[in-house]
Amino acid sequence: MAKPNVPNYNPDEIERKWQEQWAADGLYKSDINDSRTKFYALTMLPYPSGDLHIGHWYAITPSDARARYKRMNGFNVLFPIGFDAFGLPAENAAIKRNIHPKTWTYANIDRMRGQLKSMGAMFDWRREIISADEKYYRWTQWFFIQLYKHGLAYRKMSPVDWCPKDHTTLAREQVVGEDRHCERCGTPVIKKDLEQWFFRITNYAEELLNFEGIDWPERVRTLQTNWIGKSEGALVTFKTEAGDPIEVFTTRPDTLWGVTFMVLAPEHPLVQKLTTPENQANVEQYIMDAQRQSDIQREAQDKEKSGVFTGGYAINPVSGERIPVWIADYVLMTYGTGAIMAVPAHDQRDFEFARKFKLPVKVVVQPGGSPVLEPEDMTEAVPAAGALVNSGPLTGTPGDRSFKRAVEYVTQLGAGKGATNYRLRDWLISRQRYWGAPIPIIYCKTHGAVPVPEDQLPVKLPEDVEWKPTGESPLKLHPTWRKTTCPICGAPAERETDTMDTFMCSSWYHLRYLSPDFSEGPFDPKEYDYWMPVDTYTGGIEHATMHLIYTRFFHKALRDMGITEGPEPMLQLRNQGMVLGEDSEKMSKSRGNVVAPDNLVKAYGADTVRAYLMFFARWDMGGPWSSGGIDGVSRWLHRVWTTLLEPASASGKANETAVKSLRRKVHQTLRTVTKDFETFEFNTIISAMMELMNEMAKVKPEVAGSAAWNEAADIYLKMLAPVTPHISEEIWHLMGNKKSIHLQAWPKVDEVAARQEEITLVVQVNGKVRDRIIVPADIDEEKAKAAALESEQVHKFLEGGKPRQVIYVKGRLVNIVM
RNA sequence: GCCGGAGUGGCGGAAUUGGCAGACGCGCACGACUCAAAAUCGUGUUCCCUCGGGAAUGUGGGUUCGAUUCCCACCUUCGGCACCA
Repeated sequence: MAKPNVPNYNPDEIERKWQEQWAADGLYKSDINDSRTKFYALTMLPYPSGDLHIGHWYAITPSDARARYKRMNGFNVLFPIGFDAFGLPAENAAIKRNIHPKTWTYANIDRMRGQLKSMGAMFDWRREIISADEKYYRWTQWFFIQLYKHGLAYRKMSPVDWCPKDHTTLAREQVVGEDRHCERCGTPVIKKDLEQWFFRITNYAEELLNFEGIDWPERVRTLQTNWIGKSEGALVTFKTEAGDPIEVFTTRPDTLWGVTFMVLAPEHPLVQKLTTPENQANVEQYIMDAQRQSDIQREAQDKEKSGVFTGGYAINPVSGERIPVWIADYVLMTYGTGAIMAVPAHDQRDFEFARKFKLPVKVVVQPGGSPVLEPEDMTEAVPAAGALVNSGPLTGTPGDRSFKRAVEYVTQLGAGKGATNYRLRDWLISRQRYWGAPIPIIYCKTHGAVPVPEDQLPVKLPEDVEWKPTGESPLKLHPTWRKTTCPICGAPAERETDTMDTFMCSSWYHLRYLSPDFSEGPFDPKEYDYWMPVDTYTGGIEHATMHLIYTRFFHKALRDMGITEGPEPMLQLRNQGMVLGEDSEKMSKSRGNVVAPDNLVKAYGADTVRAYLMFFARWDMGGPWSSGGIDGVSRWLHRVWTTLLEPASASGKANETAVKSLRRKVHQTLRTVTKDFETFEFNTIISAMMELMNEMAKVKPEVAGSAAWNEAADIYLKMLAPVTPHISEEIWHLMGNKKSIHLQAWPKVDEVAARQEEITLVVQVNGKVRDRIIVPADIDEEKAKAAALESEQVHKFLEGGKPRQVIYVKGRLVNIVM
C-alpha cells in the first residue's frame, strides 16, 4: 500500500481536524467588505425535525460547493444557515413523547447543528438564526404590525379547513389529494367558521405573475402562474326579480345572450331570499348535503351534476329574459363571485347540468366552417369562438371581436365591466396552535383590534401552557397570559390567542441572517445594502407555490413600505431533486429504505458523501440512492490521495509531448469544471475530475516532478477544494503549503495549453461513420475534404462512384453523400 | 381533463444543443500481485453477426447530407392543478 512516509487517507481524522482548525481560524466569517463584490448564496433553512437526513445533505452540500467556488472566484460570499423552528411537528412530537415543544425543538437543533458541522460547509455560524428565538420572532411580529398598519393584514370570519386530528386550521396548500386530507396526518379535513387573520397577497397577484429580471426555473414560474390563475373576462350584474344584484364573473361575455339559467353556490348570501316557500325544503336539504359533502371524502372527478331550483328568477341585463336561479355545488363560493351565468350551449359543465335538469339550450355562437348548431342535436357544449347569432344588437359580430364588443356593450348599459379574476386567495395566517409566534394584537371593547406597540415586542410565548390538543388555542387556556390592557385606553383587554403560520417566519429569514442580533430593526440597513438581494437561492421544488410565493409577496409588500428595495428578493433560483431509496421509492421509515448520512460519514467520510451526492444524478433530477455507487467515489478520492502524495516510483524523464498533453488535459478539465459550476451541473464536474485523475495516474511515472506535474496537482486540488474541502486541504498542506486552500484563487484556464492541435476528423459516407482521421486542428475545408476522400476506408464504400455532395462541419466531420 | 418534467446498455447517468451515441461510475468477466482472500492495479464490457458488417436513444411517422437533439401523432411514467365560470 502506501509508502512508509505517506500517511493513509483517514477521512475521520482529517475531517475532524480541519473542521476544528477552520473554526479556530474563523476561516468562514462573512463580513461586509466594500472592496470585494458580494455574493449571497442562500439554501432553504431546515426544519429541526430530529436528524439531518440525506435530503438535507443533497440540498446543502452542492450549494456549499458552489458557494465555495464563488468564493475562490473572488466574491465575498455569504452562505448562512439556521432553523425554521416553529411549527406543528414539534407539538405532535411533544404530545407523543410528553416533552415540551420547546425542549424537543431546541434539543433537535443542537443535534442537527452538530450534524451540519460534519458536512464541512462554509457556514458562518455567527449568523445562525432560529425562528423560535425571541430575538427573531420579535421581528416576525413587527412585520405583522407593519402589514396591518399598511392595510395588508385584516380579519374576517371565514370557513376554514380544519383538521379534526391536529386541531388546527389548514391553509389550502396544506389540504392535499382528492379526498382533501391533512398534509401532515392524512385525516380528511372538515370546514369550520372562525375569525381569522389574512394577508392581502391578492393585491400583488398581477405583480407576482411577472418574473422579469429573475432567473427562476421555467417549472417554478409555471407552477406559480397556474397557482395565481389569472383569467380575463367581465363582471356582469344580473338582478333578481326583487331587485337584488347578483354579480357574476364570466370569461365569455360574448355568450351573454345564451344564458338560460343561473347557478349560485349553496353558501351564496342571496340563496335564502331567492328561495320560494315551495322550494324551501329542497334547498335546505341540498345545502345540508353540500356541506356534508365537503366534510366527508369527496367522490371522484366525474361526479354527476347535482343541484336544485330555488324558485327564484333573475333578469338578463342584455336581453331582459327571465332566468331561473338554481343552486349547485359545482359553483364555488371561493372562486369568482360565487355565482355564474350558465350558457349550456357553450360550456360543458352548464351543458351537463342543463341536460340533466331539462333546462333549455340556446346557441349564440356559430363557429365558422361547422354545420349550423341545433340545440336538440347537440351532445356536448361547443366552447369555440365564432360569429355571434341570436344575440340581439351584437348578432353577426365575428368571433375575433365578439369578446371586446360584448364588454363594451354591457359597460354602456351600466350592467357590467371588463374584469380580471384570480384563483389566488388571500393568505390565511392564523393558527390555533401553541408553537408559533403569537399574533401581536390586543382586543379592546372600545377600540377593537389594536396592534401591540412596537416597543412592547416581542409578545412572548409563555412556556407554562397546556400544549396538548383540546380543540382550543392553547394560549386561550392559559390562566393569565391573554389578560392585558388596551394600549390606547388602558382598559382591560385581551390578547389574540392564535399564532402565526410558520411560512410567515420563513418569508423574511434571509433578511435576519444579515444581522441576527440587531435590535434596532429586523435587519441592519448597512448589511442589507451590501448583501441583498440573494444571488442564488437553492431548495426543493415543493415550495414553489407556498414559501416561494409568500417570500416574493413579503418582499414586494415591504418594498412598498420602504423597508426593502428592488422588485425581487432572490435573483436566481435552482431546485434540487429528491434522493430516493435504493428501491426507487420515496424514503420512509415504514419502507425501511432510509439512508442515514451519519452512518455514511462514519463509513466513508463527509468528503466522499458530498462528492457522491454531486455525482450520482443530475442535481435537479435526483434519483435512487445506490450503496454500491458510493464505493466508486470513495475509490476515486483514495486514488487522488495516493497519486498526489506518493513519490513517483520511476525517475521520470518528462518528454515534451507527455507534458503538453497533460497540460492540455488539465486546462480542458478546468474549463469544463468552471463552466459546470456556473450551470449547477455537478455530476459532470466529478466525472471530468475522475477522468483527469485517471490520466494523471497514468502519466505520473513519466512526468512526476516536472513543472507541468506540479501545476496539474495544484490546479487539481483547487478544483477539488469546493467539492471535498477536507481532503483537498490536507493534501495541500502535506505538499508543503501553509495557507488554507480555501483562501486560494480559482485557477485560470491557459487557453494556449488547452488548445487541441490535432483533431479526429470523422469521415462519413451517406451519414455512416467509415473512418476517423487525425488532422491539424486548423485544417481548412479544402484540405479536410481532400483528406477524407483519400481515406482507404472511404474508397471501399465509394465503389468508384462519384460523390454527389461533400459536407464539411468545421473541426468535426466530413460527410460524403453518394 | 388541463399544465409541466422524464423515457438512452444489466444499473446511475454523459453527449459542446443538429454532427463519432453510451463519457464517468457501479456491476460483471478475465488477468497481475497474493499460499489464499480482501484491497489495489491492468484489460474488456450496448445488442446481433457468417467478422465483411448490421441494428439501436419509449413507439410510429416527418424534416435533413446527418436526429438522443427539431416537428407531428401515440404509449409509459412522475409531479402539479382540477366542476376556476
